[in-house]
Amino acid sequence: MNVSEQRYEPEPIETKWQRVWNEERTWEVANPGEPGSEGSKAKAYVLEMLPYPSGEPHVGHLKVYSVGDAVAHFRRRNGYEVIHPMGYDAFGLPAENHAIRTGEHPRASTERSIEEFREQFKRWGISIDWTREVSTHWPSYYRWTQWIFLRLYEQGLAYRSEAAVQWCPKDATVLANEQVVEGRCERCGTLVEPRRLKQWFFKITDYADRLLTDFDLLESWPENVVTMQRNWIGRSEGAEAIFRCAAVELDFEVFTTRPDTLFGATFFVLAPEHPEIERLIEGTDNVEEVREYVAAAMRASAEERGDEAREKTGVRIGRTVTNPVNGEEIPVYVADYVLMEYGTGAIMAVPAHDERDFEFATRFGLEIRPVVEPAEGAGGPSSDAGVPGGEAEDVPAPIGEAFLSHSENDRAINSAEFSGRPSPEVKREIVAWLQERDLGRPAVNYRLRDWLLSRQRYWGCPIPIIHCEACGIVPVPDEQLPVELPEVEEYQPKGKSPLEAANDWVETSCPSCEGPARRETDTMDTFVDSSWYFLRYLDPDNEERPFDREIADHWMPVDQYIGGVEHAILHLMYARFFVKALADGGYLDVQEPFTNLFTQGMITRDGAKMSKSKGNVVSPREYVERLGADTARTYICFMGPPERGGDWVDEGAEGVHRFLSRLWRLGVEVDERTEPGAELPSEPTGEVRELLAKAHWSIDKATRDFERGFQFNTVIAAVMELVNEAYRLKDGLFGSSEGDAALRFATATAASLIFPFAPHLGSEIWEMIEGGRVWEEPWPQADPTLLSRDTFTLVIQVNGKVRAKLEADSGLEGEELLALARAEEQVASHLDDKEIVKEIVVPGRLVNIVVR
RNA sequence: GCCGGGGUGACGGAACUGGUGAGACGUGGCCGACUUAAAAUCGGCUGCCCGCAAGGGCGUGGGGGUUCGAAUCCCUCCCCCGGCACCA
Repeated sequence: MNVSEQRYEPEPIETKWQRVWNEERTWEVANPGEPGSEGSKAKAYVLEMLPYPSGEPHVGHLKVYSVGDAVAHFRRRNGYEVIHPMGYDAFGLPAENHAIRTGEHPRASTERSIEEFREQFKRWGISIDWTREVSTHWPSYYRWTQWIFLRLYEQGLAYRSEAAVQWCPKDATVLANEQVVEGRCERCGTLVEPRRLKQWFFKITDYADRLLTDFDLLESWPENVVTMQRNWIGRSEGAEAIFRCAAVELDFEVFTTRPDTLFGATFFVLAPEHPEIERLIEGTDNVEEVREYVAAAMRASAEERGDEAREKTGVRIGRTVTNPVNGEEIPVYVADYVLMEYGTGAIMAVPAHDERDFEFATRFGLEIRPVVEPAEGAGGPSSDAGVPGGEAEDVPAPIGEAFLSHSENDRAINSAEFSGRPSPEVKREIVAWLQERDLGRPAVNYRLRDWLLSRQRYWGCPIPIIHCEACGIVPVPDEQLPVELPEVEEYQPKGKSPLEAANDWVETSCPSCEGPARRETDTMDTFVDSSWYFLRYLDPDNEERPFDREIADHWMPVDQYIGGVEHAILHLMYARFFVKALADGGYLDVQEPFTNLFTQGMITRDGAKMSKSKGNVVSPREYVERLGADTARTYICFMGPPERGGDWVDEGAEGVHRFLSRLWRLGVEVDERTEPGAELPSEPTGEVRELLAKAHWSIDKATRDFERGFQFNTVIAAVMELVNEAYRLKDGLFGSSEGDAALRFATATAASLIFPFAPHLGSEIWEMIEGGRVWEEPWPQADPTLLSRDTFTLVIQVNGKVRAKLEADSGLEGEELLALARAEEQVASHLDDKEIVKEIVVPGRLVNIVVR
């Protein structure tokens, strides 16, 4: 038969191997102690972020799981026992909003999607241990979410409190700070409103320092993710100082990172939300003006208030407070540039050394008193640009960049006994001075606030708490878990949780006093569900505990975590917090869940984010049906470095399909025209050696690029080169036993190397040529004798310009290479009657002769 | 404004710790073979400019520097993407 007419048809090949993996349970791994556990192997936990099941999987899913699967396969074949599970983040708003629109129960639509996702993942041939599958909406899962909530409650890490919270009027629920982006609901884009409500919080702020210092325990996290979390936690060191208002006998604490500027505090500002304003204004002359200002500030949206470009506003309260360092009475203002959420909601204003205070002081004609002298010349040429001479027109001298910025070399001025001393010392000394007099102390402040976890929504994990008139807050006893989500008719949120309507469920008795009581009707933020799922995978059927400690200690931490950057702060920080809290409770050994993190970039189409309205959505299902899963997966990995994202181009996908077809036809032809068992020569020569050298070069290149990280595009390119080389040489090699053996080796090697990306085709060709299962084979090793060449291309430069090239023996060095170089005609002609200044020889590479 | 990432052919992207004449691999384009024809397949060419050619000149965002030698190191400027942003 004419082999060139063999067509690569992925469908039957892919179906065949998927059946094998399914029937033989190839990717299942046993826990330690169970039969089948391979205790002798090192473990590797490879995990991709679990999907939110909605509709069907999109290209983003295809990408994460293709990338993760390549990692999993590579690790397995390098001797690791790899655990690679899958699950679903099933609770959440989209399903509930769908229910509001259609009346269909969120469980029904969600479970339909889950089936679709599962079927697609299997169709893609992802190597998942399906026995470990979980979904966060299963009572058998959320029972343990509730259990963990109760343990955190016992540890003092979950509490209920009234707080100013961010309320999304459209979704009719409160949001975590992390879910508010530029003053808008992250999900629907509606402007959020402030509200005071009683809500449940996790005390993540207790872990602020550990969340920062434990970055040291991580091996490889993208720098930008670490930076984003650092900024989010926002640790600042400084001091608290007490400013007393004698008239109303109130002490106001302020936080500052610049205690060295205390002598420059010329006024004092409170945030409009500050709880003591009413007490302060009582009996003063402009009560009404202050009240009006406060009311206006409350009405203003976060967006309006956050606008930095806006002019500073504020009003004076007819009171003064005492500056603790010099006893000076300074006026008090209310201004909305001071935020209640950060620090104490009150600041000492040092206009000479703070831009915002400077702006405010300029506007209101307040004193600007420099107390720090910039280091001379320290700031470089820019620092004195137009400042000290007083030539600046309407800016009150001597303020400028030099005063606002500050450096280690600054000195205090106008600061009583501290004057003349270097700023860093003054900082410490003033704080010590305050502390001795009980007027202040060193302090650390964080931008991070506690995690608000209550949601006034239906489709989530119920908070396992009972409110008793007599006993107050009573945790649901463990043996009554799970608190199952009741059925309701109406999902529409009305500012209260839809669960309120489930009377039979809400009304209960107190576990403590047995009196009448009501259940908590809020549900948990879905980020709670996903903060521990990677632990449940390890022991998914445990009915005693969320997971067995020994099992968790065996598999944890996750060696490679893969997902989108959009979770850089939220999910990744919450999961870190949960793991630390669980470790503190004695349930777990590790301090960090994810040792290595990889964040993949987004795939676009025609340069734009895919969306239904643009009509540029790539459907993985369609491509997999048309070109096969192997092509879709390999193309995704070939597009470019996966962290960068890329543009989906149909021709590109077809190019990869063409390559896989070439490999397939090579396999068929080699299988038909050669006999198994042909021996490779021990000292290959000629074209046999060329092909073998290329094969070993590909092994070496692919292995190094795999180990370097996620350079999958160049791994695949190396296999393409090998296949191209086989095509170039095959007609000369068929027929001789050495040639046959070389072709068989090259083809099997290509199959073996492409397997992590195209597992079906890789398996099929390997079986054809070598027999057996490629995934049971160790990752191939390059033969160093075939990597080294006995000659190399010597490049000869004169004055850095290449003048000649020649093949030279690899052993040659120094003088020998120079002699060769000088003998070249092209070189000699450039050396004529010139003086040789210098000769550089890089053995194995080049010779450069410098002449004058 | 601050913090990260990036700027290389028509396009996606290669290039080990500065060392081949940068551009692997793929896409696209051009040419050829096979074919009645097309598709598929196989082979060749493809950074830009001048030249019939041999050959020469220019090229990794712009400018400057270090070096025998720079896409790679340093300074400076410009542009793009992502994050944070009145955080005291």
